[in-house]
Amino acid sequence: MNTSPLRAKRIHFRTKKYRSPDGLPTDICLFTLLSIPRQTKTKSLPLKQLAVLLIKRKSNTFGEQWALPGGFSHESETLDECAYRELKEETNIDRDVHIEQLKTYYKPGRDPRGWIPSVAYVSLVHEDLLKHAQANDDASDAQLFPIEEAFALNLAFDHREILTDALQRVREQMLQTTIAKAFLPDEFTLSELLQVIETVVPSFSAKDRGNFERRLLATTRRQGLLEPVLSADGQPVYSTEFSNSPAKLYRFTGFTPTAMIY
Amino acid sequence: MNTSPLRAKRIHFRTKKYRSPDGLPTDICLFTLLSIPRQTKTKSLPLKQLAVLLIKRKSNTFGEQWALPGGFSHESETLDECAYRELKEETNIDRDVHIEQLKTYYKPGRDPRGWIPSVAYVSLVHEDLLKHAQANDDASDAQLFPIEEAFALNLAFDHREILTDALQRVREQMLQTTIAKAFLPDEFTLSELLQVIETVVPSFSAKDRGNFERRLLATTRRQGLLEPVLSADGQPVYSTEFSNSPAKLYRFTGFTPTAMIY
DNA sequence: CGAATAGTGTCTTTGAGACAATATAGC
DNA sequence: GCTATATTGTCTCAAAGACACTATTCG
Repeated sequence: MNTSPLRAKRIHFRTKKYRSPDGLPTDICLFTLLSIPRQTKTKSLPLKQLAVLLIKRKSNTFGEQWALPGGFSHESETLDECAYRELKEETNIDRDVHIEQLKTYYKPGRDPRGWIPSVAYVSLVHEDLLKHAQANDDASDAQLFPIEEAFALNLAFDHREILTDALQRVREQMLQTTIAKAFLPDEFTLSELLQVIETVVPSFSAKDRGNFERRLLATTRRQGLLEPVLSADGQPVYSTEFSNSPAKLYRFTGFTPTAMIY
Repeated sequence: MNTSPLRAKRIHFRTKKYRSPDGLPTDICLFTLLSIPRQTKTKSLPLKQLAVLLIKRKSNTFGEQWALPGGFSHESETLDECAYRELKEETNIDRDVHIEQLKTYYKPGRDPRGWIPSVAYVSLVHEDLLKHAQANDDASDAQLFPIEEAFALNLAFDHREILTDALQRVREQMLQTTIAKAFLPDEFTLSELLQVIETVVPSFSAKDRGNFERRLLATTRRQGLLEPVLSADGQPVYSTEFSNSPAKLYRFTGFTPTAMIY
């Protein structure tokens, strides 16, 4: 290898020969699943819709734009802390929700205000937590958009690219990890789980509820992914929240089978 | 949601009330697979070893330290361009090698020089490209370490954490994507592919070469992951590089089956 | 023929998927 | 009895994995 360019650059840095970034914001792609009640003759699962949180910006050059919520990080906080802080400021959520660093974006000119990269985060939040927050402030300029609608908007900066990447990441993770739990209560029925997966990843289709059930519960590869919720006397617990026919409740155990292509 | 904190912060930013980061470096975890020839009575596959590139730093406070290669990004370049530039400066590689953003690191005090986050990259490079580069400069302070040895060193900053995350990412990706190709020639035998996977992910074990072969070639789920290399007359091409028994050559097609846990 | 790898055959068990059937409980 | 969901049964075919066997070619 060649002689150390790192050391050379350190000297430059010390003499302040080079500019420094003008700030390091974090931007958050906050996804939630909105429930859309159906009018049916008996109890049924509400439809679900994947939505993302955007805030309105008034730009003097670009007219009305929508942007991912975000804000500048401080020297005294970690990037994760900044993301949590922003989440709290925008949504009033102060819980341990799913939040995950996605990627850092910079290209010359991405922000007209200067040399401003952005550390993008993905957060998955159950709609109940957001409804509570929304009640606090109706005059807010933050709004949830179904993802197709979000992509039809005039988004600020490179936020369309970030949103595209975030959506792709969420879809991958939805199939390869147990992040579905972010959109589910602690105890849920198999229909709820299946619906979450199908809503987030439209290309996923179990087609057959019965086969989905067997795959998840009866195959050794996935043993321990889910466990039935048991009552004090060891009997399975049922829910009739979404159907007259009582449905067994399950929870994630913490074990995740490894997904692989080979 | 509450009233727009982003707008409030923008004003702060414009009045330069807050500090800005002192620089935005990229650091690269460059992995390669080293070949270790075995002395056998007939041709055989060399052993492989996963190694990472580190450079020597002389710190007045910490003594001799090893660090991930890296350097400060410029306003005029993207982060990816910076990573490629650093890669070229350290290894003289100017090819389209596998390079991928991992994560951005910052916590107060991570770099004693100031408010300096780091955008970490992972790069996977075939050893042949590095050998060529190393020949250019023997007095370099850059060196490849087998990963166990790297973890035994006194690494600068939070580079141990970065390396840990990078390794985990590479292992995940090795099983869920076709990045194995970064460590393989364009045309390879099934034994080579299997060896790459087993070396990078020790927990992966096909146990049975025969079954590995059938899985990859005969299952519909993976149809099209690999294709045999064919000569002009449509006959499969064989290699005797690593065995007297000619082995069929394969290449990746570009298709990747989706890995999922459900 | 021995060494080291390549590739096939066979058999068993498990899993995937299609499809059907029955069950539940409120209205 | 109708509705929407829950759950089990059956059958077929695909895939996984264990294990053994043959093939290749150089030295």
